[in-house]
Amino acid sequence: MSKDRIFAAAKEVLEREGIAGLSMRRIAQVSGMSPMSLYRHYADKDALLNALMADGLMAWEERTASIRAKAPLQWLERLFDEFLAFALEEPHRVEAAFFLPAPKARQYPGDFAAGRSPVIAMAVTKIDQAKAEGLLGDVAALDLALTLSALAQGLVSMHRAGRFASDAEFTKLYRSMMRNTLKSFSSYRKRRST
Amino acid sequence: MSKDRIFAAAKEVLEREGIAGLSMRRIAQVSGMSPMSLYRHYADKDALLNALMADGLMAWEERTASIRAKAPLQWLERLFDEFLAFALEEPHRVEAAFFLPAPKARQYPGDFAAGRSPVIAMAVTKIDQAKAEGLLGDVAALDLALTLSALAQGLVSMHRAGRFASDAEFTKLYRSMMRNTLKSFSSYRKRRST
DNA sequence: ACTGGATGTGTACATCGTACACTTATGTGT
DNA sequence: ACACATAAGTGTACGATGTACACATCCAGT
Repeated sequence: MSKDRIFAAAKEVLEREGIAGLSMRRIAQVSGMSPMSLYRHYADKDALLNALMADGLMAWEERTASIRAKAPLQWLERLFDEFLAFALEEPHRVEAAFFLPAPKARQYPGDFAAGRSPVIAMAVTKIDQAKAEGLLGDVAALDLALTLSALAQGLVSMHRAGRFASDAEFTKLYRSMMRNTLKSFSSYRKRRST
Repeated sequence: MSKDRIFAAAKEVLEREGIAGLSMRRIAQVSGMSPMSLYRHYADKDALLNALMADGLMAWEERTASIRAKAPLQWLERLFDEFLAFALEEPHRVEAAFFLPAPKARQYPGDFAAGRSPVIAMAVTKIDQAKAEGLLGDVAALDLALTLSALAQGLVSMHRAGRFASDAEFTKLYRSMMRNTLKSFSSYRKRRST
C-alpha cells in the first residue's frame, strides 16, 4: 500500500529535518508521489501528524516493554532512564509523541484510570507493588505515576527549549532529579515520620 | 514610539487569537501599519516573539513579587498556586514565556546558579530558609527549585496539550501533586550528592 | 532651503496547506 | 473479453505566510 510509503517518507523527513521540515510537499517529494496524492490517504496534515504521534507512542511502548527489572522501584528507575534515552536518541519522535498538539490524546483521569495507557498502567502496578512491600508511602499510585511523568516531561520540555547548557548537563540533572524525587516519595509517610 | 504600538498590537493579537494567530500581517493590521513597517523595529518575527516572551516573563515576575507569605514553605506553595493561576488566566502569555522556542532562554545551571532568574533565586532562598528551620531534608536547593518548576511546567504542558478532561480536573490534580511533592521532600532526609 | 538618515510602504517571490477538476489504473459483473 | 464503476494519482490554482528590495516620505541639523 502506498499509504505506507507516504508514512515511511514522513518518518524519514521527521528524523532528518525535525518537525519544522514536515511539509506535505516535502513528504510527497521523499515518497516519490505528488503532493496531492497524500490526501488520498490522509484527510489532512493533522491526520498524518497524528499517525506520527501514534507511531512515536508505539515506539515508546516497545522500549518500555523491554525493561527487565523485577524490583518495582528499580523498574520505575529504569522506566525513566529509558525515557531519557528515548528523548536523547530520537528527539523528533518524542516531540511527535508527547509535544505535538494532540486532538486524540489520552486524558486524565478517565483514560489512564481505565488503563488505556499501557505504560502508565504498568507503572501503577509497580507502584502498588512497591507500596505492598512497604517501600513507598501512602500516595495514590496513579497520582504518583503522573507526577513522575509530568516531571520527566517537564524536564524534557525544558531541554527541548534549550534550557540546559549541554546534553551531559541535562542527563546528570534529569537522573538526579528523578531519583531524588522517587526516593523522597519512598520515605514519605502520610505523617509522623522521621 | 511606534515600536510600542506594534508591540501592543502583538500582545492584543496574542491574547485574542493565541500564538497561532500571530502573523506579521495580522499584527500590522491591528497596529494600523503596513506589514513591512514592523521590520523597521524588529529584525524578524522571531525577534517579536522574543519580546513577547520577555514580556510574559516580566508579568510572571510581577505576579510572584506580590506573594506575601513569610513562612518559606507557605511561600513556595503560594508560588506554584500563582503559576497555576497564571497558566489558567493568561495561557497565551504563559505559552509565550515558557514554551516558545527561546533562543535567549536562561540556561541551567549557569544562569540560575548566578541568580539571573529572580523567581528561581527567591525560591532557592526560601528553600534554604526552610532547610535552616529543619523543615526540609538535605537536598540541593537549586535542584529542588528546578524539580518543582519542571513538575509544574510539565503539568501545564500536559494541560495545554489537552491531557486533562477539564480545567477543574487539572486544578485539582496540579494542586495535589505540587503539595504532595513538596511534602514528600519535607520528610526526605537521606543524603545524596548531585 | 538642503540634505542625510530614520521611518514607512508597495510590490514581489518563495513556501505552505489544500480545493477542485481531471486522468489513469484496477477490479467486478456480464 | 468487454464495459463500467470505483479507487488512486495528478496538475493547476488560490489564499495565507515571512520577508527581500527598491522606493517614498519625514524630520533634524546645517
